[in-house]
Amino acid sequence: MKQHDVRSHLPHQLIHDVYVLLDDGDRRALAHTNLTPLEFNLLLQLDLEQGQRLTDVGAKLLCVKSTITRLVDRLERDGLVRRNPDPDDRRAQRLILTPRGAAVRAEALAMHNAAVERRMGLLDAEEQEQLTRLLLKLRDGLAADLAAQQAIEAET
Amino acid sequence: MKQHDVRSHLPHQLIHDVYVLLDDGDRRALAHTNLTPLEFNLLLQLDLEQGQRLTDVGAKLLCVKSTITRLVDRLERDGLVRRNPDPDDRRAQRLILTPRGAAVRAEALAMHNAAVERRMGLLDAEEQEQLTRLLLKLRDGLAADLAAQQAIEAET
DNA sequence: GTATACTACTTGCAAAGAAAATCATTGCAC
DNA sequence: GTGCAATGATTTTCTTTGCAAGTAGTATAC
Repeated sequence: MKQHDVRSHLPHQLIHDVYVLLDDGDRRALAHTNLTPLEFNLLLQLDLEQGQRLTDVGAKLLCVKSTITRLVDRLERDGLVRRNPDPDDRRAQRLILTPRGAAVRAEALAMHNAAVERRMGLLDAEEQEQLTRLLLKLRDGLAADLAAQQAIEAET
Repeated sequence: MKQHDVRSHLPHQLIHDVYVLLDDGDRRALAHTNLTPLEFNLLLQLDLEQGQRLTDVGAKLLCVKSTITRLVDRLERDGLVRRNPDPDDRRAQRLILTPRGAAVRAEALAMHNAAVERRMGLLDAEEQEQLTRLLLKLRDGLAADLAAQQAIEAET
């Protein structure tokens, strides 16, 4: 850091660095199951019985619909999920796990949990709590900021 | 969250969410200058006089060399940077800013700084300090964990 | 000084994701 | 009911990125 060193940049930069490290670790933890973090997160949303619509999943995973379509294409090709027609809306598809998908999900979840525990264990319980509190505040504030920015853009 | 709810998951998840929000904000802040966050970060590394080699920049930006090659292709096409031959090593290229690149960088930096200040200002000075301390500890621990994982992989 | 290993960068290829256009269906106004 | 806007999903196209292979130059071993 040099002439562009503003105090707030340090936490900003650190969040980036920590995110990169965590994401890399997630990939490693999931490598055995051939899932990317995004695929894993999608599986976590699902359920063996009544499924969710693609749009809902997209909203939770913060990505656009076309991304979800492709993602589900892959997972369906690999036999982990299935698209079921929605009985109430013929446009919609309900996503459910196959038994194979549930097994893969369970295995991935176990490895992921172990990895998360190990790495977040670098902070003791109190520190984790502090961190959680600070990040919650930041996240909610940022979400509000984003909404405000979008409102400004919508005007113009 | 349901059956996969492990306590450490909350800060882990929050870091992800905050990262996404910050990254989105960075893109917005830089949108006027037509730079992506990665391009902006590359410009920040550079200097009007003696340049750095692509490999060095890649190490700082945590991406592979081919990514840097193409990134620089774009920036050079747009006239923001120039590849200068390295006098000491004919394989290497030294990257320098053009005057135009320096101007764009200054403008982007101003907007970025303002956006970072505004958004990190959601936390007061003490909170920012706490957050910094926790993230530093986490980052260093994660980096060590990563190195350990890589050592294990190298063995097999 | 020649062979070998290493380094700096580039290129070809494939995967991931986003944006915009499209299609089918639904729901609302009247 | 008919027309029209909104919604759910997909397809097409484009950009960005990583990986692996390739080229050119450097350094080391002998």
